Amino acid sequence: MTTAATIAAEPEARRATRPRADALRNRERIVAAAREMFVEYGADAPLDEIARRAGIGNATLYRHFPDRHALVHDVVLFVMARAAHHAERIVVEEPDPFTALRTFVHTAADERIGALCPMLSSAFGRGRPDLDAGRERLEKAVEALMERARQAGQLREDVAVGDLMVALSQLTRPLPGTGCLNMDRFTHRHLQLFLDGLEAPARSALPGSAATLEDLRRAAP
Amino acid sequence: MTTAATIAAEPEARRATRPRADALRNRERIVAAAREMFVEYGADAPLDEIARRAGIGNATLYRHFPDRHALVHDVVLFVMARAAHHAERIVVEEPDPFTALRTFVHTAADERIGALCPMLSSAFGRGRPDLDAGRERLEKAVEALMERARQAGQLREDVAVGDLMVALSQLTRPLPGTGCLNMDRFTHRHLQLFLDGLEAPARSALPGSAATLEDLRRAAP
Amino acid sequence: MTTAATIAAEPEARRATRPRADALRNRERIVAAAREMFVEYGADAPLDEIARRAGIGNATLYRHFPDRHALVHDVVLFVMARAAHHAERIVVEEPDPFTALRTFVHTAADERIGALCPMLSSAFGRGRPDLDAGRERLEKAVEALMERARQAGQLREDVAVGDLMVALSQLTRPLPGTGCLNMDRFTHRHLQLFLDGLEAPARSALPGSAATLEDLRRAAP
Amino acid sequence: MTTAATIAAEPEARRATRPRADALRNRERIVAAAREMFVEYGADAPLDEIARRAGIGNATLYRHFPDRHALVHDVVLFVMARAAHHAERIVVEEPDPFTALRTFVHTAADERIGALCPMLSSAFGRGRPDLDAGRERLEKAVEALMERARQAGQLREDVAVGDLMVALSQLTRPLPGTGCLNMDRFTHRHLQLFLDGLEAPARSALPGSAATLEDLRRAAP
DNA sequence: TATGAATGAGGGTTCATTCAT
DNA sequence: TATGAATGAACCCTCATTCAT
Repeated sequence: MTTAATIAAEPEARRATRPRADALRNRERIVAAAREMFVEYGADAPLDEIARRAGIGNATLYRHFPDRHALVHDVVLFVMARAAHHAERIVVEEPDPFTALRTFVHTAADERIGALCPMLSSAFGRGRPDLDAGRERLEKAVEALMERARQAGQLREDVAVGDLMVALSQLTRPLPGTGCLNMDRFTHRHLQLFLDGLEAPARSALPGSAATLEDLRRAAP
Repeated sequence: MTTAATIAAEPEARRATRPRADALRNRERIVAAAREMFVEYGADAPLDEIARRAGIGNATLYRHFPDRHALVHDVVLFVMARAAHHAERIVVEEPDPFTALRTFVHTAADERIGALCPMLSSAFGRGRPDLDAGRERLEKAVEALMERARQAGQLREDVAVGDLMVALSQLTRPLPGTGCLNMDRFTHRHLQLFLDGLEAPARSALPGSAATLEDLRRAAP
Repeated sequence: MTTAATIAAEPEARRATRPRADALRNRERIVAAAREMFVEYGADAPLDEIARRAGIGNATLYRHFPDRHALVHDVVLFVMARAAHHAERIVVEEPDPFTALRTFVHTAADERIGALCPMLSSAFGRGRPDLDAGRERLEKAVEALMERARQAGQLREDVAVGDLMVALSQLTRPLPGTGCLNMDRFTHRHLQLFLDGLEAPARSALPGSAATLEDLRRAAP
Repeated sequence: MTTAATIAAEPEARRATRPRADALRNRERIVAAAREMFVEYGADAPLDEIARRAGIGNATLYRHFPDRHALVHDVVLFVMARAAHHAERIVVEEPDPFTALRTFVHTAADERIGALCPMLSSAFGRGRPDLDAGRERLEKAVEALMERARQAGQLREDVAVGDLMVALSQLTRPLPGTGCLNMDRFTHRHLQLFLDGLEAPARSALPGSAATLEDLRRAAP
């Protein structure tokens, strides 16, 4: 039921000719290497190094992704699809609503969802249909998780998807300058604390108003 | 009582000759400009641009700070000193322990303490005495705030300074790629949620163990 | 009488096996596309783009022409053959000798003979028999035009084929940086002025000495 | 009377602070090297090589000229100024009007005025005041030469500055791909022939209409 | 054979840092 | 001392050419 096909986001519009097998493999390797590098060094990671890590020549990377933006685009798509997949799976598998939410958050952290951060930044993918679709899918899946918990009286009423996703992204964001991967044991503590803050009943009034992902995107300059 | 002198961290080891007044003013301008730039553009902000903002020539920057690291160093010192100052002030001024903690967190966010984040990363300031001193002062001040709340039964028992400071840094960290300053209204929501999670009684068990700032530094590779 | 076969220069040494019809068509398409691109963008036009214009894959281009030089070679052959063909035709069709010369010059300009210019440069086609043959045919045809005008007392005595061909190439050469095709209305004015200068009687003494095409080639380093 | 100051075009708007002597020398060296390279290899000459020839580092070139366009700009200004200077000098020194025109043309050729060609290409320096000024000065000087010859009945009536300048540029333009400097002996022949064509009385009717430099610029796409 | 894909070398540009005034 | 200028290393990207299907 949850096959790889369910996870994979269709990266581009349907192609005229089926791409060659090795080219596809390369493309996947590039995205994987890029995700690693983005997680470790941020979205400014040298493309040449990404290519090296993917085990290909630098120009091959440019054949697949005409510029850095296109690569970031695909990485974001990929990570969003993974996260959405997990959310959709967990909502079905985990009977307790708030536990489901907790499980999703920690799972997303392990998936390095912090690499999504560039997505939130200015003018990213304005109106790109695949990005919009991916965002919508993810939002819907997380909203389902949250709504269930809300209905069960386990989640405070004054929070929305945007609140969760941004905090999740920020708290799992890697420290710059080096592959600071061993922060994980701290990260999960912070997430747990944040989740405790999300639980009903609310312990304080929140400033501002609940945010959707779209709100966030619009907030960017 | 809380004069500027109280805030300022002594930037370097004591000098043989007292520096000229304009040199001091330049140094301060550079640090201020650097803090702004780091907040807006990240720790990779071009040094030439920092110099331009400070209204001085680029080489003058190098006279004051032999390399980028030294500049980051002083910015961190400065921000830590500001944050410590606020913590010390608030612990005195605000009678309610948990309210004091909340006030500190939001104040630190407004002070752009997120700019500290890059500095937490790899091997930063190993064994530099002034950094150690600044860290210690900040830790002590925040610990005072937390201990008071803990004593009052308002703060859960299983968290330490490191947990607060890292989450605070991450949640207030600017988004990459642009000076995304208009995230503030969201940021304060996330901080509030996190603080709710810190409140006693604990709503869940935390993984790992409570962390001091020193622990964090050691975690970096 | 003047069929396509008369125009076409035999592109390579005779092949062992007659090439397939589609291969021949591809070859022709490539040369045509290359000529267009050279005229529009200069001799540095990207080969991939030439292939795209020819409607074939890039590797196919390399199957026909092992490197850029080989392609330039054939384009030069082609253009020379066209020009020679026109000269041969005009010398027969136009009764007035100097009018014939004028007609040839303007016709060659419309044929974009200026694209030949890059090919006159350094060490081009040293001793390639087909190039030598093409050059000889062109030279003979133009010389025929000139000699007739000379005999009629319409062309000054102190000019030779090289003088005409180089000036013709230079004056019709496209401006760099863009396919500046709308210079044509100026180009024909300049050619006309140059032709007026060629008319007998000579209005001035020329420096240097009359040049053949071969002289020009030898002049190249 | 004709000091160096008369020749030099003021390259930029007046600077706030007087530039350092060595920087000025470097700037001049760069322009000189660029002119040479443009003449030899065309306007696509590698900037790194230009820097090498000027005896400076590549980044220094970028300090003086933010991009290739800016460098071409200054080279064109320089060459235009030199040519204008010569025209202004010759019109005074040479009593015979048409001889003056001939002298100017050959002198300009020796000055490598063919490097001006990029100036004519698309969208070059639209509305830059210094370029416009340079162009105007040159045009006025050449027009003076031509008008004098026209008044004396030595120059045909149906030609204008643009006709002369473009033909002059094209005929003296270096062959691409190599420093084909030894074409000179041919170049002067072609110029001489072209000048003969300019002499009154006109030997033929010209197509199109007389062109100013401004017409040419507008003709570019 | 024809092709899409891969590649390495090279050019343009930026930036941290050093030099010379 | 403060500064503008210089520098080389590193990055992004393109393109001629080769490889593998």
